[in-house]
Formats: sequence, structure tokens, C-alpha cells
Amino acid sequence: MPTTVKDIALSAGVSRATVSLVLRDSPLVAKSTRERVRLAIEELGYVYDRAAANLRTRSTKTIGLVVCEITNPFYAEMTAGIDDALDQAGWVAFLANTAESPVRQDRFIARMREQRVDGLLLSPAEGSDPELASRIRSAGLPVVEVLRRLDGGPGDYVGTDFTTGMKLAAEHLIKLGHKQIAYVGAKRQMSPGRDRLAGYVDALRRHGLPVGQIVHCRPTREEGAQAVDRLFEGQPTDPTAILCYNDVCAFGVMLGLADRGLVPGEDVAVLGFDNIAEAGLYRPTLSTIEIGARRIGEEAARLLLRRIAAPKASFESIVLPPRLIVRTSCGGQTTEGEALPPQSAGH
Amino acid sequence: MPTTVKDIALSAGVSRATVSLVLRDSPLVAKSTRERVRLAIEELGYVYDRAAANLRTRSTKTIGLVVCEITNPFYAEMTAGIDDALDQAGWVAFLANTAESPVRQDRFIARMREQRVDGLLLSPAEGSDPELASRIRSAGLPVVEVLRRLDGGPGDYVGTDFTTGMKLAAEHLIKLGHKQIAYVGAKRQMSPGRDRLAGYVDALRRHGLPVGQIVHCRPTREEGAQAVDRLFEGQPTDPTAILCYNDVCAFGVMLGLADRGLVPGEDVAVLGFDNIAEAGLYRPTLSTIEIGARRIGEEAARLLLRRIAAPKASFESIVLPPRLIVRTSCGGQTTEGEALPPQSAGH
DNA sequence: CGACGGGTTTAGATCGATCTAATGAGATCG
DNA sequence: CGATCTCATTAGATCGATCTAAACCCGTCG
Repeated sequence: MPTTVKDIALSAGVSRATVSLVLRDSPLVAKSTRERVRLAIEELGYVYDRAAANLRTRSTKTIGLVVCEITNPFYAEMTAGIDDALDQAGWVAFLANTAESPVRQDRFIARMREQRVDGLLLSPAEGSDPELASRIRSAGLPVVEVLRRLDGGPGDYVGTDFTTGMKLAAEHLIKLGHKQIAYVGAKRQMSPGRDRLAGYVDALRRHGLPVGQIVHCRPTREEGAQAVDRLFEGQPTDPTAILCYNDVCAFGVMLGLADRGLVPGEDVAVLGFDNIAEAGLYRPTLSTIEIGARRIGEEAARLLLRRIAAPKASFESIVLPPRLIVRTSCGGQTTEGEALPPQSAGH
Repeated sequence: MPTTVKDIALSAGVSRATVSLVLRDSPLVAKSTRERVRLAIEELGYVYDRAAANLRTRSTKTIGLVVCEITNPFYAEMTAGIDDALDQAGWVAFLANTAESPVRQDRFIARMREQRVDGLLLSPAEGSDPELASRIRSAGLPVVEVLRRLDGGPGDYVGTDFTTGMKLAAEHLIKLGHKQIAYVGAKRQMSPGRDRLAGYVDALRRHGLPVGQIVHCRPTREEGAQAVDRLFEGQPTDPTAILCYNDVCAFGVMLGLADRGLVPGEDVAVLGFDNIAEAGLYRPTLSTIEIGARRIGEEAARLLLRRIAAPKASFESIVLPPRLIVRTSCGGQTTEGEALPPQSAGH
């Protein structure tokens, strides 16, 4: 029923092969025939069948995007960056939202391999098999790990330097005179958690301060708020500043503080991580570490396309530098005349 | 290089046809051969090539998801719902983020047709050709419009009743005694804007109140804040309550009010729309209209799969009921002991 | 004993493109 | 004029699955 190269060939009075050459802008075709074929294509409303073509060429111009939580504004922004970069190159992505479930993740990856994606962008779910990425790679499918890095051997990676980011954060608080600095956030399970904790501990040590209380929680508002209770109950000294795993967590912490009658930015300093759009919106505005979600997404997509084009080139690790953004949640003066982000949100 | 049915057939000592039958769990195959084939599949690490199969069957088990702004938390949540429903059915989605650009949108849709998706979920970009959806449908590709409905003829649709939602909102304010109720938000360009405005106007009329000031702005924080200036400058009477197009817009309005020294929930009532996760987090907590983003996504995905299975069945319109959620941004008492949402946000 | 029948299996065509290797048509040249 | 060389075009095989229609096996029955 749908028109195919055969129909075009018939209508233009040429062979299928010639039509195929025209479709791919081959210089072999004479100008006059090219135009005749183009006309027929137009007239018959032909739609190129990439799936059929891929059967021969072994390339689908398609990648799989496996993300651990799309409803996290940080990952949504990253996804938009990926989508943008792929669009520019003429590629499309399958989306899979694992919601931190390794089982879902395995299922999704299997499905994408069936669809013969040319590569995978992977922000692995918590509890993923460390060998996951390298296993896929050795099966011949390029993988770029994004943000989270599995320790199952070398591979392409795009992310940020979480350790340095957290150091920047800690040092900002130290400069403001804080001596009791607590940490609230995820465990060492995934690489971003590990690296951040390392940065926190390292900065305190380096400045001769004792490592403060560390309260582990999943980075949600709810658990962030609960963490405050654990922080302020039955402890000899209360923290004067709280470093948070990410902004969402920091919002929870600020809520928890408010519920105890403590004013974030006055009674206790709070510092986030990620600089999601909401950070400048909340009151007090949240000081945080900017890591450039959109940019990370773009770089990751581009790296994957490079890897697909050159499968045997040596691995790349792109680590974008984090940046401290001072607002009002740590007291002191704001160093930045913060404009509201122009992010759209209509429907 | 990769193993195919041919290899399996060879290894199991049967024909390709038999292998194919086993792959599709056909009852025609004898138990003993089935097991022999399964074993060979396992041993050779075979990966089914859906693209090749689809060439014959004309079905890719793939849909296109065209969304107008993935970084809007509302759409991110909807996307998660879609992903979930598709996963349960064993389908995958291509993601396209149009960022409200009809040009990008056209490009994406063309690409998805090349990939031979079996259907399309479409939240059309602002400024889309009204005939877009019906044109795609008449080309034989099922489309379910989500949230936004183009007026280019009948078709499948999943969304909410924006008019009723906005009526609920207006009536809540009226019940609280407000007489000067302004409206801040998007124009009548897309159906959700049109319907909301209709609900607002209708509710006021019905209660014998004059229609208040209407300030149009794009639903961003920035423009929401600016709208407040237009609302309170050079007007004979100031509004005592503000109905907002959506929550993001309401956040902007509350910021704008704060900047004028007005306290939302005390001096001026503010009401949002969508009930995104941040609504319960902001202070004051935002009263709003819940429309169930995730649920809408799930229903839309399921409807599309039904439509693909039965292309000639008559169109369905699934309109989920909106629900008023009273928090503190309109003053008065909260009717709901609001727990923090358990949304995860780690990385 | 041959026809019949249900239960399995298979050869070969097919889907819509691409690729290879060969062919055809002119132009150029010794 | 025939050989050679471009430049343009094409027949037919091919990718990895499915589908059709036929064949096969084996027990049963008239």
C-alpha cells in the first residue's frame, strides 16, 4: 500500500537502484534524472523507510536514552540537551525511564538492542550491575555513561567533577566562618554520591575542621526534611551549616528547618547542588553548585555520535567544571544579581 | 556478524521457518524441537532483530512521543506515565522535545514516520497547523492528542476538563468572599488556554461578578512576576485574588507580589493549576487544581495502543476530572494535611 | 493396501531498501 | 574505424525476519 522505491522507479522511468542513489544524494546521478526522480517522489508522497534501509546498512540513526528518573528536573533538562544535539545531527532517541529499577533497566536495554539502536546513553539506575556498561560494550554496542559512572572498567563518560563541586561548596561555608558543617544526602552507592562525600570530607580535613554529622537519605524533599530531625536531635552540638546532596534535597532540608522554627540563611546555612530552575525561585533563594545539565546532555550525545562513527577510537571522559552560585540561603551577601530563569512551562 | 535465525536453524538442525515459529511462541512447534531451538538461541546469544521482522509484519511496536516542553515538570511527569504504560505493554517510544517550535515539530514527525512508528502521541507546539493531527491520521498513522487539542476535526484525545477546573478554582475564591478576581496566563491560542479562560469568565458571570483584569503572559516564572506589575499599576482597583494559568505562573506571581511587599495568602490570594510537585513545597503552599499528569500519560498511551490495534474503531475522548486542592496560598484553612510528595531526585 | 487426517516442518517468495559488478552510451584518441 | 575511457544506469543478490502453500510423517480407517 505505501509507496516504495519501486513505485518511484516505475513512475520516473528509471531503476530502483537509481532512485536509491537519488535518495542518498549520490553525485553519480545525472542532474536531469535526479530532478525527474525528485518530482516523482514529491508527487507520490513517498516516505523513506529507514528500517528497511538499515537492514542492509546496519545503521538505524537511532540511539537509546536510558535515564534513571525523568521527573527529576535535572534529568529533564539533561534530556532536553540530548534531544537538541541529536536533532541537529538528524538522529532520534528511544526514551526509557528506569525509575531507579535495575530490572526495568535490563528490560529496556534488551528492547533497545532488539530495535538495533546504534548506541546507548546510560545514566544507570541505583543498584545496577557494575559490569553492565562494559558488558554491553563488549557485545559491540557503544555506550556513553552520563553523570553516573559504573566501576566496571574503562569507557566513555560525560559528567561533572562532583568532588571539586562539593569542595567549592564546603569552602564557601568555611569562608563564611562555619565550623559545624553537616552533610545530608545519598550514600556512596553510585559514583556521584561517592565523589561528593569525598569532596566534603577532603575540604574539611584540608582546613583542619572536624568532619561533621553525615545523615544519609534518598534525595527527595520528604527525606531531606526528615534528615533535619536526625541532625538536630540528641546531638551534643547543632550544625550551623548543611551541605546537601542536591537542590531537591536542600529544599527538603529547608522545609525541615522551617518546621523546627529555624530560618534557613539566618539561623542555619544551606547549600544545594545542581542549580535546577527552582533554586533561584525558592525563598530564601538557594546557593548551590551549578553543573550545567543541558550542556552535559549535549556533550554526551555528541560523544556518543563520535563513538558510533569511530568505534575503535580510544575512550573519552568529558568532565565539565562545576561553579559556585551564591544566593541567599547561606546568609551573607549575594554575589549575583540573579534574574529569574526564562524556562517555559506552558501547556 | 551477529547471529540470525539462520545460525540458530543450522545449530538446532531445523529450518529458519521453524526458528521463527519458536520465536513467536507458535503452538505449531513440537515441544522437543522448541526446546532444542530455545537452547540454540541461548547458546548463541541471539538478539531478535525487530527491524527486520517489521519489514514483513509492518509493525514496529514503536510509537513517537512528541512533547512541547520536557523541562516543564508537568510534562516530565506525564512522560513518565507514558513510559510506564508502554513498558507494561512491551512497547518503546521515540522522544521528541519540540520546545514549542512547529518547525522542529514537523522535522521530528517526518523522522518518526521514516522510522515507521505505529502511532504518535502529540502535545502540539504553540502555533502548530490546526490540520496537523488530521493530516497525519489521513496518511494512515494513528495519533492521540494529549492535553492540547487542535481544532482540525475529530480525533482521539486525552486530557482534562480545563474549563471545569478553572471554574472550581474561581468558585473557591468566590466562596472565600473575593470580588476582584484577576486572571494571569496564556492567551486563547491553544485549547487549554481557551478552555481555562472560558471557565474563569463563566464562573464570574454565573455568580454575578464582573470579569476582572486579564493579563496575558507566557506561563513562566519571569513573566508571571512581570504580570503582577501590570496588574497593580494604574488601575482603579487592585485585585484581591489572582487565578493563574498554571503553577509555574503562580510561582512567578507570588514572587512578583513579594517584591511589591504583598504577602501571598494574606494580602492577595493566589491559585495555581496542575499541582506539580513543587506546589506543596513552596511557601506559602500553593492551592491549585490537580489534573493528574501521570494518569493522563498512562491513559493516552493505552488509548494509542488500542487505536493501533483497531484503527477503524470510532474516536475516543478521555477527559479526566480536575480536583481542587486547598493549601495556604488563598488564606483560610487548609483542608488537606498535605504530605510531601515522595518524588525521587537523585543522581 | 491406499486414502485420509492431524500434527509438524520446510522451501521459497517476500518486505523495502542498498550494494556489487556489470552494462550502455557517448566522447576522445591513435 | 575500433579501442579506450568516462559517466550514468541497472539487474540481481542481499540484509533478517515472516508468510504461504506445500510436503512430510505416522497412525487410523474403509
